[in-house]
Amino acid sequence: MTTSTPRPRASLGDYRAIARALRDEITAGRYRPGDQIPSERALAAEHGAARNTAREAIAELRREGLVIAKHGRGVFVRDRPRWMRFGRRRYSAAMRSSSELGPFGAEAIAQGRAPHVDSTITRAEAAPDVATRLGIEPGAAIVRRENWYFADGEPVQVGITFAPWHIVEDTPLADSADMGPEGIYGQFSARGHVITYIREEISARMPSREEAERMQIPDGVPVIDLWHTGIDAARLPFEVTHFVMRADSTALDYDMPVEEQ
Amino acid sequence: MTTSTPRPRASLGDYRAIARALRDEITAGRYRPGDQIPSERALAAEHGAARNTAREAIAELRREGLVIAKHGRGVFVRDRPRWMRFGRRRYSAAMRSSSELGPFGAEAIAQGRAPHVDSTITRAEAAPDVATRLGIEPGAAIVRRENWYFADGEPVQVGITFAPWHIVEDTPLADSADMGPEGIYGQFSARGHVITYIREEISARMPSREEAERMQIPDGVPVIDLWHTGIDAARLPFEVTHFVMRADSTALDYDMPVEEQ
DNA sequence: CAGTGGTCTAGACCACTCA
DNA sequence: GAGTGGTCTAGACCACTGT
Repeated sequence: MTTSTPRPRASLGDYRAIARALRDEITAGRYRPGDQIPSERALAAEHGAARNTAREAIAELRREGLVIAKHGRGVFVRDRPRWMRFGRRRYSAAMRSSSELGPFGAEAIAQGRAPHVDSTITRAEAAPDVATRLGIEPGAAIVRRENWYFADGEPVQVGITFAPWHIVEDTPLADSADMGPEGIYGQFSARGHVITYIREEISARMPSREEAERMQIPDGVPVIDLWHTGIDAARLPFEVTHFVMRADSTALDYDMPVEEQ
Repeated sequence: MTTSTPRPRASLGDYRAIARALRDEITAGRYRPGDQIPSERALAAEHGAARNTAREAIAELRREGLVIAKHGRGVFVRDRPRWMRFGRRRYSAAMRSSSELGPFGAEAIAQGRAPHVDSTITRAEAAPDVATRLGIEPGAAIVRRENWYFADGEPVQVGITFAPWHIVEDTPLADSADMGPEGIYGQFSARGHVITYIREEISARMPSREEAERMQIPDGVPVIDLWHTGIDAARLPFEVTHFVMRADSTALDYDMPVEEQ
């Protein structure tokens, strides 16, 4: 386990050179989306380097989101899925009445993907994050509706909706996944809260390990972290939803007037 | 250079266990933002593992954005900076007239950070991305204004603004960094284009290596990729800006009515 | 089964920081 | 100069995938 010969510096052989060579071949189209790139052992031999050095080059491309490794199979150029776009129109009355699918389902269908939603509904107490946005006291009773959104069986976003209990009491909002033909905003509307304004607070970050596992997010893919607040005609917030979305399959698209109102 | 003894599997010694132990200590507050965590060599000794194994554990925390390595100094729990928030108000007339700093400068000052902008202005031809959004032919003459925005000397975002040459011709927009007291939208306004609506297309991704180097973005930090289109009262786009922002120091905050107009 | 990526060892030298 | 992270070697065994 001792070493003696001063290992010859590989000609250009550091991992950055290997990574750059691969990156160039990918961006030049020499390897196309879905293609397999050479194995770690092949790259090492080709560049006269140790396998770990080739591996480090691949790790860099993974961090950049360019390739994806599949255990026992190989490393492949990432095949970017088509994007699902969401914006303010998903909250419009026209959207509500024109589709029984809800905005997620409609967008998925438009992209040729099969939508599916899993819901878990519980009663809870408002955390500070939620209470501040709803304008209620921390600890106040709320409903918590956790929805997982799938496209072609793959989870692409999760949204957790919170609303004051006194609004949802004795309505399907409190305990049912079935929101009827007008969707969740139809239910709020029936309780006197017509969604009129929205506030969207957007940031991006890397997923936690738990999020990466539950949403099957590969290396090098961040998430969009979005707090959405639904506001009624009286300018009062009545509903808050915290979305976490895979950034490689989701984009947001808003248009709006610049001035107030 | 050969090995013989079947290396004893470290008790729990795989890198995930080391990473989890560190992650737990960080989230529990045992290590606080800015604190240094044990060195790779110390972690390896503590867990009876090779240094590379401890190093892999640290690599995982770096990918998650939890820690940041400083060459020759150590590995530190990341200290999240205060966030700069941008929304539709940065385009309002009130914002234009109330500040000589522009929206970036105003937000930076509000966050207690010193703003600074570097500009490079050239004449160019419209790429397809730009031409589509401006509603002009690809290859048409445009001005290209590249702005780097710094807070406390750190680059936090870059925005490249494109506008048709026939609009900017013979105005400071075509060749000057100085936009006067009303800023860039004051200049467009003087040419008959009052910013009335905006369209914001938002996604997130990992930075390219070049972006990471130029913006000094550490591991585990994504960027927000934002295409902004300025639209005048006649509903015609007159300006497009492509922003790339460090996601760990920037958030977007929009409020808007749900229905058209 | 052969081939792939995943993990690990026990060293080495280099580049950087700081006292 | 001592200590740190950055890079690298030349092996090893494991887990997984395909034929």
